[in-house]
Amino acid sequence: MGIVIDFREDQPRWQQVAQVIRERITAGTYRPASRVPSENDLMQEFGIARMTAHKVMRALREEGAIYTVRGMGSFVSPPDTTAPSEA
Amino acid sequence: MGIVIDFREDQPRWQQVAQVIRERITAGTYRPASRVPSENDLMQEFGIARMTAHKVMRALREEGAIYTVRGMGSFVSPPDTTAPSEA
DNA sequence: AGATATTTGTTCGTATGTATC
DNA sequence: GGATACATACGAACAAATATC
Repeated sequence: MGIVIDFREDQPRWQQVAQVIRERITAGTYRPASRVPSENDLMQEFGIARMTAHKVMRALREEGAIYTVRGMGSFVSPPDTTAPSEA
Repeated sequence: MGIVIDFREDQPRWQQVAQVIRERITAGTYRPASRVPSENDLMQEFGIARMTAHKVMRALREEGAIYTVRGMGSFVSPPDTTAPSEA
């Protein structure tokens, strides 16, 4: 149960976990509109406290990677439609 | 968002913030049994760290100005009923 | 309708480490 | 060495929204 991450000491845990989630979104492991792990999930998988997990999600939310609905969970944000990528 | 206090250097920040809160209680800005700003509020309003905000509240609590309930917040203490003010 | 479980939001309590004065 | 101040991190408790039974 849970990766046993040996956290580096030169960077906060919440940043390291956020980076892992970020990469999973980029890699497509977590797809748009699908749910990402709950704070409880992160606690178990990474062996961190809930407030630390909360901080991870807040960071990802503030950078627009996910959106959150209380009582439901967090979800991968849809692709950016404001950018002129598809003409 | 937040007063921009230019903290004096001759006195600890936590004491200066405590004094501000103290004065607001005296002035009636914060009334008995009503909630005073959370530690998070103080962080934002005064631009201080949470541990510093915590120190502020602890000082006010120890002098009886407020009481605290974990998970709820801190509240202005009721008027002192032990003193023989109203006969 | 009611109870329960899950999930996020928010609050305080505490400890540790680092840096500065 | 002690006091101040910051960030990090864990724990605990209360609250609200959602979903399910």
